[in-house]
Amino acid sequence: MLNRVILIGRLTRDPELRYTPAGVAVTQFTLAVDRPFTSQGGEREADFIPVVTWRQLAEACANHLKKGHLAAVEGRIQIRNYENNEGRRVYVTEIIADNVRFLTPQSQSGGSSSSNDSRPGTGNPQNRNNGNSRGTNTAGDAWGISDDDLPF
Amino acid sequence: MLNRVILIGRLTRDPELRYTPAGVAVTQFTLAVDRPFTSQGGEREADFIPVVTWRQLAEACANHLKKGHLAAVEGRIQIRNYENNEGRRVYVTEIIADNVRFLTPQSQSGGSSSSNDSRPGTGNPQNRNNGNSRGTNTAGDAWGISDDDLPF
Amino acid sequence: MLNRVILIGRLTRDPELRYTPAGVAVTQFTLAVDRPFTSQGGEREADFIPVVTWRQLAEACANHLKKGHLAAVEGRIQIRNYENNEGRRVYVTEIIADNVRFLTPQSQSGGSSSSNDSRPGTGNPQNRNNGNSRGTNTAGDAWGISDDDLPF
Amino acid sequence: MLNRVILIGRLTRDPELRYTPAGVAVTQFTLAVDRPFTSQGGEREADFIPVVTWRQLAEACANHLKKGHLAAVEGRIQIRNYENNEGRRVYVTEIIADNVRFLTPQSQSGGSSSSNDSRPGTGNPQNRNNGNSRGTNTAGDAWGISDDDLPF
DNA sequence: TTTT
DNA sequence: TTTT
Repeated sequence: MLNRVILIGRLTRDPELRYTPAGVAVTQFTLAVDRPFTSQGGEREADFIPVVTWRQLAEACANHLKKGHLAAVEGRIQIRNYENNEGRRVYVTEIIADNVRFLTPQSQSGGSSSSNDSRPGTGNPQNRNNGNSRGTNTAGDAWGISDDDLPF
Repeated sequence: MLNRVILIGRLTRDPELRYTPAGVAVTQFTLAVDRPFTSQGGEREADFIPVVTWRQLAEACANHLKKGHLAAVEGRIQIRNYENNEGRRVYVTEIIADNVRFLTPQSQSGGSSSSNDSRPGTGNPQNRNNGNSRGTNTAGDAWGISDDDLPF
Repeated sequence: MLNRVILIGRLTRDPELRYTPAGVAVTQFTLAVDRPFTSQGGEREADFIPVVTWRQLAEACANHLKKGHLAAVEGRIQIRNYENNEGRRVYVTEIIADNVRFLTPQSQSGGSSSSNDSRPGTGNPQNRNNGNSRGTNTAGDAWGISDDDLPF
Repeated sequence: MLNRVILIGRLTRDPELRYTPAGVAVTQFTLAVDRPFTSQGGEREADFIPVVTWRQLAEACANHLKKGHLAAVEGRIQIRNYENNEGRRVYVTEIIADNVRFLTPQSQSGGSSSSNDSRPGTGNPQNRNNGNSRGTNTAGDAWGISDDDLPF
């Protein structure tokens, strides 16, 4: 009924922009978020949290974020499942972001972006990439993401 | 650097209270959180999000929450990993709660609980269960949770 | 750059639905939110936080919420100012909600509502109330709210 | 029952560190938080939100934050009231922060701070300033803040 | 009264 | 598998 997440952390790699078969932009990146308290046993001290963004926000993230950048992400937790190439059901917990703030100062950019997309089918043509220009080999299904996973 | 989650949903089962080998109370439950928008393709319409609570909060949750109850949970996302019985590294994404509100009216209870524990070792004796009275067979390692996972 | 509030509390009175001169629905209510810790000096133990909702969400709140009901509110803090009848500038801090969950079980209702409005001018005709049917005397300016305060 | 705020914005001035009569550190600053959408009527485009921090967190903020710095603040909304010098009851809405992240890179500093204080009276001697060394003229009552307002 |  |  209510599902809200806010994270601040650093990108572990450059974000990856892909397109679903229907030509919708998706980007994925991972945020390293330091834990509040240092573990006594020398355990890991950050969580590596996968983030997914769609449409304009996906394109803004792909354009402005780089490995090591600091970002604030607002969204919701989603658990997606798909069948991997060994026929095994895999569960993936991700943050579906609807707002990303770019906290590392940039040379040529405005600094932040937020998603206010209508629901799919409502139009919003500047989000609808033709996709064909990219070929199906770059389609989002490499991560098991498909058009069925479109949120909002 | 910042990691905050707020959820409202319903318990899919009664919570399970266990004790680590050192006798610290942990309870786990899963919240079914309805997605904001209904999927077009007939996909799942809720996320089932695992929640972990520790110490007094664990005991309060075990005492007051039941399957089907509505609860609000505040905490942070944590990704824990352990080796399963097939020698495979398993990653588990959970919410480590520090505040739980009981939203289903109760007969005999106050209604909510929040954690203000000191860090481990600071004392706080009313949290330290002897544990021996329960035996190691009920210890939290059934979920792969150990004393190393103690937060705060 | 980021401004997010989540509250759970009880309505201190029935919500008040009004319409701006342009016929846009607004409702206001106040949430009593218990403080986490009880004050030693016998001070107040709840905060009374004003909430504003617009359009469909305003109408859903007016229809489903009553004095004493429990509700979860998600939104942002906004500080509005207007000149009062003594010519004095008054500052009002309110939560502009975009998501309200009705946590008191209802007889005839779905239970919750969330706002996904487009920005003003984008269309969304079912939100645009004619307003003329209500007359200007019920217009929102009784609280100093005007069409200039329309968010989203 | 639940009251959570997360803000990212810039300090409008250097933070002000004071001490209550009992010698507890308090600092206040104001965050300018840009609104998500630009107003059509040329209205204000940021909210100026007052933030209060206590004890170690107050001292960390005073040491590390400056006018113009970017900061993330986590806390709760509180409405305080006091009688001003004209005998009028004044209501002040503030964020009582329990976690502040310093997002402007610093020369000599760690970068962020979070409060895990015990409740008043529990001890925590490094927070208890003698106060007498400062004199009552710098005490927090300049803002109408007193020891009665101590949170946590 | 305000920040970039 | 990971960021500063």
